[in-house]
Amino acid sequence: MRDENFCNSNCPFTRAIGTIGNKWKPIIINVMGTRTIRFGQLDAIIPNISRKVLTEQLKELEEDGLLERIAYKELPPRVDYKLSEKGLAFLPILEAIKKWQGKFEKIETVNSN
Amino acid sequence: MRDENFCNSNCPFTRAIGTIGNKWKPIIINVMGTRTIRFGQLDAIIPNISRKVLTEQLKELEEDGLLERIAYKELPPRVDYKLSEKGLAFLPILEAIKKWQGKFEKIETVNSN
DNA sequence: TATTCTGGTTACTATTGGGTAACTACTAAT
DNA sequence: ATTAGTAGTTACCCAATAGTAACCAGAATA
Repeated sequence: MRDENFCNSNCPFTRAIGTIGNKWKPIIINVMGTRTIRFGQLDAIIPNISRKVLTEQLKELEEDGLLERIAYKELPPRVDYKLSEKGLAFLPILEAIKKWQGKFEKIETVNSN
Repeated sequence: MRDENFCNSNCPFTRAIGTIGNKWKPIIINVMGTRTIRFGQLDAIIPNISRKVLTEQLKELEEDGLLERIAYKELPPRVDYKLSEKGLAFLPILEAIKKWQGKFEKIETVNSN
């Protein structure tokens, strides 16, 4: 969940960390990328996330304007998610994190599975 | 604390999030910046962090190679912290987050305190 | 002699995060 | 009549996180 103190901070950077500074949100944003994706797909692709937590995180990301939720009035239900302009603008930051990680984590990767 | 599953993931991005994807670490790295800073200063500057948690986070950041801890054999004790090359390389990412936040959070800031 | 200074550590406790399993709605297919 | 399928929600529970307060060393200062 979001940290209320962080989100209400007078410091913009702290507020930003309150918004995206947890373990699941960067993962979710990264998996979504530029595509439109359904709830069930996210649940299947992201390892070890429960539907409960996925629901919570998606709801917060929507509230914070990072993604859009499009629910079709069908049965069985269908819900699409896609990143908003703000969410898309966050993707380059995730790419920078990947580069950073790659640069300083040269060793290993040999016996990883 | 670090998430073991994330840190042992086969996905480098997930490992990166396991390393820096929590609320305190980006804050600490940002406060440190390019300077050398003492434990007590960090404790005083970072709002609402307890010494216990600060100690834990600093220890993990050191283990993950993001910062260096320099303890002087003095009394009363003196310990300096400063970012390593890896930690310094993370600063531009934090700057990008600030820009991103600034771009999409234009409104308000009027009655905030 | 008592206090201050620094960078912690420890024990205890409260709060939160997150996992599991069961359940829902409604239609279509078997 | 039953089952499958989707996107959740709900209740329950356990483990992890973080906060608080007390304590430590050992020299310097009052």
